[in-house]
Amino acid sequence: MFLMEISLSIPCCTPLQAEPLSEADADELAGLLKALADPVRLRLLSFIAASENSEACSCDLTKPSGRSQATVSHHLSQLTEAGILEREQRGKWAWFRLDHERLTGICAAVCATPND
Amino acid sequence: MFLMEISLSIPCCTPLQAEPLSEADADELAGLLKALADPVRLRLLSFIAASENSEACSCDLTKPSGRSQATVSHHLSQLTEAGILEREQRGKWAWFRLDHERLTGICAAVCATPND
DNA sequence: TGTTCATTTCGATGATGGTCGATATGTTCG
DNA sequence: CGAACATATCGACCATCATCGAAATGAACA
Repeated sequence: MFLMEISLSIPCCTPLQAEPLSEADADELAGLLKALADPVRLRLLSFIAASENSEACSCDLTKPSGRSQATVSHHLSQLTEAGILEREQRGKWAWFRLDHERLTGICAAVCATPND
Repeated sequence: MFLMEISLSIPCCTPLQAEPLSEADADELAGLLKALADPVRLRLLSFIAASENSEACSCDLTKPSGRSQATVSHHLSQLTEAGILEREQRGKWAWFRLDHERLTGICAAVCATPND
C-alpha cells in the first residue's frame, strides 16, 4: 500500500491540462515521454534509483538489464540526452545519476491541473 | 510561472524508484507511457482537458488535431485502452472523458520515491 | 608510447507504430 | 427497412526504433 505526497514546482514543459498544447510543446513533452516509455530504460532508471546516492556505474547495468553492452549504452545515452540521467566520467568508468527534478518536472507537465 | 501541489494515492503501477522494477512491471508502465508519448495524443488529451467537464466529442477532435478521421480514431482507441480516456456513446457521437486518477497514478509510478 | 579495458559509434536487420484511403460497423430517423 | 451520418476497422506504406556484432574512441597505466 502506497500513500504519498509530491510537491512540484517549475515543471520542465508546458502543462498538458492547463490549456491546449501547441504542436511544439506537444513534440517536446512527447520526446521526453518517449525516453521513458521503454521497459529496458525504465528498469535501468529503477536500478539506478535503488542504488547508493541514486547513481550507478555503466559496468554494473549491463548484466541486470539482460541486453548487450552496446544496447545498454544506447539506452543510457537516450536518457542522458533527455536530461533524465546525468553522466559523469570517473576514471575509465561512466557513472549515471538520476535527475529527480527533471523527472518530477515531466510528471508535473502531465498531471498538473490549473486548479493546483 | 507555475507553482503546484499534487496529492497522490493508489498509483496504477509499481513505483519506479521504490525498488528495482520487474520485467513485467516495466512492461506495464512502459505500455502506459507509450500511450502518452505521442504529440498527437498529447494534444488530444490537452484539448479534452481544456473542454467543459474534461470531455469532448470525437467529432470535435478531428479538425484541431490536423489528422484524418481514421488516425484520430486510432489514437483515441489507444488512449482508451490505456485507461487514460473513458469512452461513452451518446446517440451517434462518441464522447471521451479524461481519467484524472489514471493519469496521476502513472505520474506517481514515475516520480514517487520511497521517502514520500 | 603502446597495451588494456570501458564505452561509444557504426551498419545492418527485424519489429513496431503513425498515417491515410477505403470499407465496414453502428446509430438515428423517416 | 433504407438513407444518412459518425466512428471503427482493414490494408498498405513509410518512418522510427530496439537490438546486436564489429569497429572506433577514450582513459588509465606500465
